[in-house]
Amino acid sequence: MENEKETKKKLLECAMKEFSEKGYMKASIRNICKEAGVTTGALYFFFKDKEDLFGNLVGGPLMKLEKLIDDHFSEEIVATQKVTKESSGKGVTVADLAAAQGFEDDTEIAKVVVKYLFQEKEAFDLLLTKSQGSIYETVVDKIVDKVEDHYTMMYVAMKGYKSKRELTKEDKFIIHWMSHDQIDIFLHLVTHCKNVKEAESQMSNMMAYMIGGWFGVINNK
Amino acid sequence: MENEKETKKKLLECAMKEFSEKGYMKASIRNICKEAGVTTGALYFFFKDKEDLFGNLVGGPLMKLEKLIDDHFSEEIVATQKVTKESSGKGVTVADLAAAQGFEDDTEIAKVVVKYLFQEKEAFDLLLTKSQGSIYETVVDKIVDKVEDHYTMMYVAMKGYKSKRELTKEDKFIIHWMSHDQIDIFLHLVTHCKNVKEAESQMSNMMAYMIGGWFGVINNK
Amino acid sequence: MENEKETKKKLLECAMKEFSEKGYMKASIRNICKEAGVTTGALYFFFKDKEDLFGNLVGGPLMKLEKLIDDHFSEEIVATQKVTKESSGKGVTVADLAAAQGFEDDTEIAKVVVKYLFQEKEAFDLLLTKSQGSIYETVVDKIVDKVEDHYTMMYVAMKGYKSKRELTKEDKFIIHWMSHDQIDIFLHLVTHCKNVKEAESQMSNMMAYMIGGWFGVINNK
Amino acid sequence: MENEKETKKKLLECAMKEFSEKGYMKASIRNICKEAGVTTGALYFFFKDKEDLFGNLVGGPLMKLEKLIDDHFSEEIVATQKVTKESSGKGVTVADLAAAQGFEDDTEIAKVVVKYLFQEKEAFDLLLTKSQGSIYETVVDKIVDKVEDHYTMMYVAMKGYKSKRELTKEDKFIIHWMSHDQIDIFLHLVTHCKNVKEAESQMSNMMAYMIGGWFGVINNK
DNA sequence: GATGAATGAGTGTTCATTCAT
DNA sequence: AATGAATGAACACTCATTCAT
Repeated sequence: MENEKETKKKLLECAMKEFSEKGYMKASIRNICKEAGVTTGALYFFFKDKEDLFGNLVGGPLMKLEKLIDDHFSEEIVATQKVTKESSGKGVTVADLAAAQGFEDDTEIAKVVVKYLFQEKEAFDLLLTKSQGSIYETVVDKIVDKVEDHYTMMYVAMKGYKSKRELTKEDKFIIHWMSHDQIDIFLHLVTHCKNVKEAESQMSNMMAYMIGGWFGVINNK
Repeated sequence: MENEKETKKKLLECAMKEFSEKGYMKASIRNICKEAGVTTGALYFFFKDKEDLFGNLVGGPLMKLEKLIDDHFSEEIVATQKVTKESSGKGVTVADLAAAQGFEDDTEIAKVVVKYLFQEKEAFDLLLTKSQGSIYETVVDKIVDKVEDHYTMMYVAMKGYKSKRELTKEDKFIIHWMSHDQIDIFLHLVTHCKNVKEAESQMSNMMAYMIGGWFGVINNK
Repeated sequence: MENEKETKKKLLECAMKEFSEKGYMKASIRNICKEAGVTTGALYFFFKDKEDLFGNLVGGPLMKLEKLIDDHFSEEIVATQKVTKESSGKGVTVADLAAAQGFEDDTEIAKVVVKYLFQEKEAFDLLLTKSQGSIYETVVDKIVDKVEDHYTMMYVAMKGYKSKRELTKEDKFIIHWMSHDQIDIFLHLVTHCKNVKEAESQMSNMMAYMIGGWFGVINNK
Repeated sequence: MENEKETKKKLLECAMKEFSEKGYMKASIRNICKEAGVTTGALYFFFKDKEDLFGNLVGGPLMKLEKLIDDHFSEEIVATQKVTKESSGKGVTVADLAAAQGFEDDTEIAKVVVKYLFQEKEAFDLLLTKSQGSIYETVVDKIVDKVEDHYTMMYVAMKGYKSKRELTKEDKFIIHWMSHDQIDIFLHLVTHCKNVKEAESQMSNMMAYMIGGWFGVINNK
């Protein structure tokens, strides 16, 4: 119980290697077992099937990440709503929000997220870039969806809309893009930086880019 | 040449359908042939192998796209360099560039690119989202690389650097990201819009986002 | 087209042997191919899957048999009904039926059935005794069901019932048994006789047994 | 001995369920153990192998049944032989036998057999309809063989033969069939009736059928 | 008594590709 | 230009069974 079983551990290591090199679909169960020095039967003692094996590598980290995001954004929603209420009547100006809290919090929490991504760097590499063919292949879209609700509220507030019903088709499209891009920033950091230190040193620019982008959109036309 | 061989045409149509539905790896040669109503042997008369078949669908459009990008950016490079020289000494301000030419051109040419992407929408859908497992799986990265040189010069100019040698690691990193993101904008438009008209109506915001992002980065710290 | 493809023929022969020796479930596709001197891929060119291979051996004969039975019993139904009408009022006596047509026809047609069973002896051996695990495993029950309707009418007539509604639970049970047993007679002949000649020489007793059984039941109590 | 080991009992229950649902071959040892909440190793402590497990379910009942049949028919043999001797010279008439003892005893003892079959209904269901692939798959034939000797003597007596040597090939064939059918009657009752009461209410017709069949055969030609 | 781990041989099936005709 | 046939290697997965602890 204390030290995870030798064989299972070996299997997981070799699976990580195989999935990383070849991606989910091209990865071969037989290869993983050969590398681990056991028969395929042994693998199937520990894991239900290929999907389960992959899930053992990425499932845990993913769940924790989702919790992190959920927590992050429920806090922020509260913050944004606070601003909205205080300055109601005149409409929230960009300056209000930025000065107040919005992106400052974002940057702070982004650091937490990136830190966690790097704690499980290998797993997230797998999950985000090698999961095609597995049940996780749409995981990025799902995370984007999670974020989108939050960003919709933020956008409504910044535009000075009174309700979500004022959103045009164009508004919705750009919100989706910006949500998507926010996630891509994380993905980019975790796949292009060696370690969390390096990632943190790039984050300032990344956030500046994103915030600049938001300003550009909000003030457009 | 005029009426492309019936069989080859049918085969290409069915291959397009199969690759689109299942992606390169999961697509089955046998299925394509069955759908086209010929034997696998027939397919191998026209195409060397699976890779070649895929290449016949996406290769042409890709080459033309690359040419488009090459032309676009070589022109722009000239333009940017012009600005740089004229205002040398004081450093180029963002206003200079924007007012002058940089992003105005960008927006103009982006429209051309997007228009072309939609002319061959199916092919680019395939190429950009269904090519995993084929030799084209890194095509996005390659296009990014193409764009990166151009953006590096632009960045150097905007930062007021005298040469590329002044670029820090952080500079290079954010340039890579912004290049990447520019391509992602195209990719996003082609995969999320039904037709070129819809794409064009979203482009204003997209470019505003990107330009805003650049401003944010250039003025950071 | 004229002479069935060598390989397919060989494959069918070897499949027949393997299925006969081991039954459907224990039969090994690989064994069949090895015996036939081809790779498993070759088999899957000719047959969709194991079930299809088995179906190619027993499906045709089965369909013809079902047709034979359908024809047989629709004729007989007419005959029985004729008798019923002629002697209506007094109730049909056993003698009437036997003297008239009922079992004489049965015996005659039984010969036709048995003759056909022997024409495809191997296939029916497979179908009736080696199909467990395949979709044909309940084939005997289905044939029994087919026969049962016919025998129900015959039974009603012989008992002098005015309608099927007079049948008791006990009646229904014994009708099912006698239907079942009729089929078992065929099955027994085809599995215990070397050839049709031998089977025919046993049929007289078999039919005598069955007819005697019917008399026993009808006159019971 | 009193309270059979909990685990073994559980294992036997689950095995009964699994074998009943899937038949011997498709039944999975792993499934049985999973259902019983133990590991496969535990099963192999109590049972040598799959065959042994199956044997533990059906072996006991089978032995008792065989004893029952042996006893039944050795008694009867004596009775039949008595009749033969008494009426020697004229040949035994069917009426003699029936009136005397033969089938009356049969019916009486058949009730005993059926009663026992129902006492161990589950086991006999398994044995008679789900044993394909196990060493018990030919158990019906073996029981038939047991019965056949007895019926041979009975047949000899009824035909008025002086010895078994007078039996023709046809005689032997129909004797085998009638022995087989007798067993099938039991099998049918145990697989088609819910309980012994229902079975007993059907037995009258079943025996009438069989006896009628015998008469038909004996008087044939 | 029972576990957890592992074996080794096997399953049916699919694949891209080849090639004589 | 295309067919029909065949290859050979690979696939994920399941099986009954064993055994040290």
